[in-house]
Amino acid sequence: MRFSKMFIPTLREAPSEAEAISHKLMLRAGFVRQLAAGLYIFLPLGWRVLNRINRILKDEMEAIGAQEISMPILHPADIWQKTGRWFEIKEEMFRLKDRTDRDMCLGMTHEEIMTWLASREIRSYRDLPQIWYQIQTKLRDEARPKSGVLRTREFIMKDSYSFDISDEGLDHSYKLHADAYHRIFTRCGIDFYQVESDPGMMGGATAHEFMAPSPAGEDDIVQCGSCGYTANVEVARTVAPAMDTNWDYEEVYTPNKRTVKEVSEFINAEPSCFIKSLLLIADEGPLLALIRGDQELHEKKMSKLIGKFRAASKEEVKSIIGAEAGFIGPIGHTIRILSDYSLQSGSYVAGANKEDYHIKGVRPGTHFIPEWHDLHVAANGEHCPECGSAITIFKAIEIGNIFKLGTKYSSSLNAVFLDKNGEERPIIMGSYGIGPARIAAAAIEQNNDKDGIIWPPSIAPFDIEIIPLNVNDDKTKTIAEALYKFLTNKRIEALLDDRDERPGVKFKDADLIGIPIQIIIGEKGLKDNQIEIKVRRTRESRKVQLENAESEILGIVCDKE
RNA sequence: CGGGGCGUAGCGCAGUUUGGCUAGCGCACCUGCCUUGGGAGCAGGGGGUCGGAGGUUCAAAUCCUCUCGCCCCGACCA
Repeated sequence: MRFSKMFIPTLREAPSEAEAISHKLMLRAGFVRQLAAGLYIFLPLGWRVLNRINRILKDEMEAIGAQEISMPILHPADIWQKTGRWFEIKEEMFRLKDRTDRDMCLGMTHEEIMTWLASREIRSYRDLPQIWYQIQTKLRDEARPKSGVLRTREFIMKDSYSFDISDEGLDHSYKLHADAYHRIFTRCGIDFYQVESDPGMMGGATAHEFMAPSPAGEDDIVQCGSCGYTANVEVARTVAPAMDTNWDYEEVYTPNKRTVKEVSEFINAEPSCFIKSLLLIADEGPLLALIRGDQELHEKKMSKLIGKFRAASKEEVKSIIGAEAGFIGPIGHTIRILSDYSLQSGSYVAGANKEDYHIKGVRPGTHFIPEWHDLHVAANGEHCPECGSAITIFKAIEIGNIFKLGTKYSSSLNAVFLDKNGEERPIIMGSYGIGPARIAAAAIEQNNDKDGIIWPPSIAPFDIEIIPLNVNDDKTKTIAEALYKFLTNKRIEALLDDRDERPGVKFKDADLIGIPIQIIIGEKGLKDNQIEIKVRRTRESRKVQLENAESEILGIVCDKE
């Protein structure tokens, strides 16, 4: 492509609304423009990147036997009603009616429709297994779109679905996808981890996410530096360091000191020496959740144990416990008590269930008997649940996920097959997603410098940028054109900056756009019959003789992946 | 949905507190000259009615009311 013929609206300054690095650079380099909150236009360069990513996705999906299909974005409501998600999902689903007043929705994902298809077409175990995929638009009315293309209301997703006759079959399909995803992200030049994740409303028991470390990410990932345990904090089962406090049991006067912070300062003890007692109201009634003073209650873990719950109001605390909020503790009442494992050792300060008093030296398991569970949010300084080594926590962008669905969708949509014995059984399913735009954003987040983007070669919009410094110089122009023609004939995608701009402008734009290799053709070098090959990432520049230029360039481009 | 911030030319901003002439600056854009190894220079020029509506006032970008939009933090994230 010729730069002069391509729409590449670069900006010297990023629009002020952009915060994330990838967002700023995508805007500045002319890859995207924003239409409205969470709605993005992909300009020629941006669309090229997405297509290159999609090429890799298709390549690797076909390699595991997945078949590409295309499904509608507009869905009839009744299918979503049958699986219940029409009712479970709230404002996040775009809903509308057609002209006959029939309820419809815009697809946020395609489990329902894929399963509907399977239910109509799959009859025998002989038809299985199947893997169907598409690269298709999804619409979600996000509560808060953010960070450019990282979280949008409309986005393209590679989604695939596996259909198997058994759990073993699902395990196999799952593994095929996990392996394919590793190859995909590696080929895309992304630094990533596969982590344990929460299946959430997708249903099923097992799920993993593929996470690209980046400060722009929305997820916190726990990682063990020793055994490799890696998990989203949503599910991470980290172990807090054991406490060795050994106080005698005594009541302490703590006038008007309610919060852990206030009491810990008042009696001069670390927050970790406290039992934080939270009165929760679940469907079954009130119960007490205990975590250590330095911990946060993990609401998702809690929900898994007791279902939906909420914090008790001040009035409820008083009427149920008989003491004001801030002075409640685990001792002396009969309501159900769930405690985090970390309270199994040591003695603690807890509320006395009496106005203005706390109790020091409380030993869980001795002074009261709780149910032991993992209830806290993983934090730095804790230990790996597998090997006990120290863990670290980092931010990451979710670039892909894989779920074992089991029969959640096939059961409700009656997607069944006849097994060898002629018995009807539900199809065992899995679903697997990748966000190409997130790959692009993660690539930028992980590969940039003060001047712009540094694309991994495999997903760069072009392989090479040819930069004739002065297009009014005949020799420069002739050589640039010849090289452009040569590369194009070799099916190497080259961008020729044929604009009549000064060198500085071209250099700045080239660095901003981030094409991995720059060929610089200037009058100075041509005097010695030389042109320059420059690597965007390292800025290393090498002068080569004109007669060797073609073979040198081929050499560099061909080992790009 | 809760909290905070911001809407003035394509982009970045000043002006708003304390109403007052034709609303300003840098970049970008157009024309000409000149220049060509890191966002050149000179000269000339085009473009906004200040997010929108209503109100106060002799007078509103500026004050008041309502409203729309965008960003950030949180909740949420199938």
